[in-house]
Amino acid sequence: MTKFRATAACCPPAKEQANFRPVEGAKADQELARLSKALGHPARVKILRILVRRTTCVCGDMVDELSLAQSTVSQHLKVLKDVGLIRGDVDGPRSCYCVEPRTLRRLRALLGGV
Amino acid sequence: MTKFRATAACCPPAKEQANFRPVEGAKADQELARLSKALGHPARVKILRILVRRTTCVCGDMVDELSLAQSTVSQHLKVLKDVGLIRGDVDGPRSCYCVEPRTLRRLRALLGGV
DNA sequence: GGCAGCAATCGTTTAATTACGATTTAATAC
DNA sequence: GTATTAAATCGTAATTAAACGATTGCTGCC
Repeated sequence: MTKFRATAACCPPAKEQANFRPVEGAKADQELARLSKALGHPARVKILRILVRRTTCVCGDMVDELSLAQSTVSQHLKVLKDVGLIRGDVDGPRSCYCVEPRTLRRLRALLGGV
Repeated sequence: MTKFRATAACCPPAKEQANFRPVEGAKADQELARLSKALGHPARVKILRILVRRTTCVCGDMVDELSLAQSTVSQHLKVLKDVGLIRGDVDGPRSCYCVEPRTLRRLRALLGGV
């Protein structure tokens, strides 16, 4: 069972700001491919979905939700984090993750620009 | 240079029809992951973009646009075709590809449902 | 200080992707 | 018929991804 409780909400609301980067061209292709690839695994889709659903940040009890080893989940989290789709803050002894809504929006915009 | 000309437009306009499959749940995760993965390479993003841009179908002269070997391009086309993002009709000696707008819309819907 | 819990990292194995050249298949042109 | 062109498929090498168990690194409790 969990022994350490979350002490504070991580993930302060990101400042809204428009994104003016282009949605087509070689750079955009790279970017869209990179983001898509990160979503290219059902476990990572599920992780993202879980994080979007809760306003408060969820910690690594995602291991319970996904039936995967802890190290594997950690690896998937890293993939999502590396492309900026999620953010992770250390909150005491646990790690606390949350979506990065701006990146998700960016992905939608890029897909819209195809 | 090209010797064989396209004789007819392939890709008849697909019949519009709403898609009522769910945008969340395990099945949707699989589906979104599958489609995202197919888009997870810049060459395939570019292919899709090229096909979306032209109303008339383009054939394998994509080999010229992408700087990749013919066999590699053919492989990428297959990946996109396998997930239903594009369609390929044989048109005389050449192959003619086009987007499958329904699948693209489905991808956008799935991403919207995250 | 030492102990316990959570999560990242390491090391390894297996599987899938990517890329290419070479070959095969299919269709037109002569 | 044969030659030519387009594109798929085959075979292969190199890279990357996915999964796990084991280890390490922190943090907070006693």
